[in-house]
Amino acid sequence: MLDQRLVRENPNLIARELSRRGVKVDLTPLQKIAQQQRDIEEERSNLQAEGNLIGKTVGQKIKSGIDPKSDAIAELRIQGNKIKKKVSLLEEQEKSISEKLKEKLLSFPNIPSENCPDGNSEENNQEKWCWGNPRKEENLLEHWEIADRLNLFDTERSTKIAQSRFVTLLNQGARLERALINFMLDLHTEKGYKEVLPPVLVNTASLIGSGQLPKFAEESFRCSEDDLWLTPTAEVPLTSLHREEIIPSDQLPLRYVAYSPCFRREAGSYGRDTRGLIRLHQFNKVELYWFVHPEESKTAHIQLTKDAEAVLQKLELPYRVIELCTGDLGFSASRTFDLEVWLPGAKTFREISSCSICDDFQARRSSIRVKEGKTTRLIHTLNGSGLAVGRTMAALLENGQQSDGSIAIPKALVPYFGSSHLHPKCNN
RNA sequence: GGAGAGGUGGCUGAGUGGUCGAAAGCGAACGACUCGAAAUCGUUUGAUGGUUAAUACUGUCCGUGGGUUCGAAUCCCACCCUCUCCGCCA
Repeated sequence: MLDQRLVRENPNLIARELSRRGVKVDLTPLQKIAQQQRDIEEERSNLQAEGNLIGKTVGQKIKSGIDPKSDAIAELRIQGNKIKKKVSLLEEQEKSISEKLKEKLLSFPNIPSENCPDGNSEENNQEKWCWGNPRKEENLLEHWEIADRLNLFDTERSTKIAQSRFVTLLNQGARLERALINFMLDLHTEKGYKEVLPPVLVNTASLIGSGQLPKFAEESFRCSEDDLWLTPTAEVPLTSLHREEIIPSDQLPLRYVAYSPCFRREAGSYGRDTRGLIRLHQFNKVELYWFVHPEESKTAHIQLTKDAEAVLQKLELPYRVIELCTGDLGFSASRTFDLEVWLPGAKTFREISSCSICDDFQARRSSIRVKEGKTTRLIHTLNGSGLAVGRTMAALLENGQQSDGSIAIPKALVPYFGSSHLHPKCNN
């Protein structure tokens, strides 16, 4: 959420910055509303002060022995009633204006960082650096073809259980998924991340807090009878872990790692990535999340990205780092590095992690602050996948292909998986 | 699902109509004592909005939303949440 004060005092700055994202808004009407809200608030609070004084006076007089039924007190009561009527009228106006204002404020995306390159689409994203040597042989299979041969998962039967875009992992496939989750959690906790296993049903306030609502309601699954939603990413429960808290500064940074299944409706992606593990309504993800002091968030962002990269490096998966341009930024982010893993079968790089800094955007929505001397200050939040598990499996399968049809498991994963290869023969 | 209890500041917890943002304790900060620390003593210590150059002034907040009243943490109504016991259950 944007700062209400900034809307009042510097709406041009907001309009300019949002236009970098391709969001064209005229903020003058909103500024007017904000101004109006403040004017009414002032008038109302002055009246309330007057009313409070009358209340106190009556109390004092009665205490000092004046007859409650005397004319003097009756006069005060009449005055009090007059004020009350005025106040409730103003309150009504103020309420509807504040609601309008809040609704608008919640619908604006974050202001991009000054470091975020300008651009209006994917094409303006910048490649920052690469790691590893991508395999470029011609005859490599795509991951679902491999999975078919090795009997690692079943998508067709999953439609009996649920719908399309769900997967049921089988045999070594299920085992590999489990190994990956454990491997990732261990890797991050060894670096000092605190492990969290949050609820996957989250309430509306949590989704507003991290920025999924009110704008992206159609992306999440909802349990409408309970004010609960299936979490689209662990970023949501992790943000709410400290919602409406003031964190002592010596506790920062707080670094969390959480495994969670993630649920997305993938509205508007009909026909895209219909095969395999790339785009599902339910997938597993290990998420990294930082609460940091505002002064330290920029360096933290680099570190978070490195921590996500470490997973790919340990798994010996070639990847590149892409900095998103302003036009491609997510709603809450002010700057984002995407990690894209190389899929030699599909002959393409695929997003496997998105490492974002949100500045105080989520902190303001969620009211998460740090004590600084006598006052408080909004903290900064960062998040990144470390990593999306299903896509990691896809990458492992495609990158590990051997000429004999087996799949080599990276050394770091062997202790978790329990075997150095996936063999077509030992698949059941 | 049934029965009961309860939601007050960072925490524990008092407060059942009148200067109550709220006792007390704990915690925290500062000071004194000390070579230093502990203990002790003293002082300070909620959040958020507005006006202001600032001192300062002022609004709101006792789960949430309504209502009664000149005045509500306190009374009334609705809702939400938490806890305990019973039932069911991984």
